[in-house]
Amino acid sequence: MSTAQGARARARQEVTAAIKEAARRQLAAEGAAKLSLRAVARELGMVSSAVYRYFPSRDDLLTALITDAYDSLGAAAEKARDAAGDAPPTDRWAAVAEAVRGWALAHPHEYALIYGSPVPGYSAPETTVPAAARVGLVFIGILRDAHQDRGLAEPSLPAELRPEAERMAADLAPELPPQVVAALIAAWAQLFGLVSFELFGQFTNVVEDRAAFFRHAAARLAEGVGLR
Amino acid sequence: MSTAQGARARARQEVTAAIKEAARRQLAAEGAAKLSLRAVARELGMVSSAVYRYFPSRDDLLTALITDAYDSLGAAAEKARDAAGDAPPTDRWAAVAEAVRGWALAHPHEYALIYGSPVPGYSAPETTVPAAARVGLVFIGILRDAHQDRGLAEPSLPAELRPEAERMAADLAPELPPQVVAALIAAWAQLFGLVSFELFGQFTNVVEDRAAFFRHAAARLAEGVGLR
DNA sequence: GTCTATAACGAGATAGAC
DNA sequence: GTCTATCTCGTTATAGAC
Repeated sequence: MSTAQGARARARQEVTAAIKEAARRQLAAEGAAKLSLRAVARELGMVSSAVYRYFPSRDDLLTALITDAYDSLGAAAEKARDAAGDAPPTDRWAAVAEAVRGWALAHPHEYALIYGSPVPGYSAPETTVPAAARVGLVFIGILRDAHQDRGLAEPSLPAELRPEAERMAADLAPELPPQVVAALIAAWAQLFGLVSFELFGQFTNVVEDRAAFFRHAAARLAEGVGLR
Repeated sequence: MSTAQGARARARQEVTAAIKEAARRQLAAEGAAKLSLRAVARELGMVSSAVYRYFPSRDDLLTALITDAYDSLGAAAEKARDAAGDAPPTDRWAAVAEAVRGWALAHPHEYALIYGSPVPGYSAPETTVPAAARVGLVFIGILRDAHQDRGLAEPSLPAELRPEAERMAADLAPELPPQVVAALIAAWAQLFGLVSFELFGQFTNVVEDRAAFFRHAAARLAEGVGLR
């Protein structure tokens, strides 16, 4: 009985994976806006109603793809952090930043799905938050270590932003100085700005050696959050 | 005769504008991927083939929307620069940055069109380059003035990036030191990273006072390019 | 010459009956 | 789960009004 259930569960997982894989192919070919359960079903030789046994709606399939993308990026960042071992924090920062860029270049359509234009008519549920937070937590961890071990330079912060920074720090990283947390959020957005510009074509005819350019910009961002 | 031509030309311009307006509405409602000439024609009470007198293809209509969006943003940036008069360069930088953010918040779908995910199956022609360059040129102008008047701090630059920076400077702003140009390109991408994160929802539950947060981050970016 | 309208093609999506 | 009738789309050919 448990064997039967195990087989059933395994089969279900395999079909679920196949559906998501086909959906990702569609994402690449047509974009998230045109993702359709019917097309996915057709590609798998299933009938559209059968797909609804696995994903109750198109939006649920989209949500699964988004969560998977965030998790995949988060895993890549964590792997880079772990591979950097106990290297100096600036090196670990650089390694994770490179991993983010590398993942984005390897998965451009999934990157566009999570960091590009919102999908019209779709709003991501709160369910996606933990997966989305993973990359950010990796950066926070590096700063936390640096803060304990070697100390961090504390970035400047105007009085106007003090309450906001304290709120953010309380929410995200109570162990870090509020100035550092505020600077980190900004650096986080800016880092992804670099990746998005490269991926979305804004660097065409502007930046040629993009790897070197990104490496340097990411290193300067590390300085900006107080790493040294 | 010239009156008749003028009337015809005016009529043509009006229809062209109406088509683009309807297309922008569709952009907001359905996204660029689903922009359809037929739906635009229907909304205007035209027949689809008539639209082809104004735009030879769907992609040409998209290109026109993209160019218009870049021009609209560029005009907003230029207006902010002009309104800032001869204020100190850091203030002018801040004014233009605010204008970029303000334009993006006021035109989220057009922002997504030009700085968000690429439209599947569409590749922007070279024609869009001049319009796309306008915002960047405003920032370059501010730095040029600052360089002449007060001098700029020269950002650091690793030897590895020296050739790239010199190439970029030669292409974009020969009158500026290569280090400044390289830093400016990075700041440009990072500034739009901040705007994109806010607009695309990454700051949800993270940053509350987004105006103040942006203001401070933009000011720090100005420091990063050497303004003081 | 400039425009609009009709009709059609091939391809694909969709809704509903069965 | 299958089939069909009816939509959508981009695009073109053609004909006629101004």
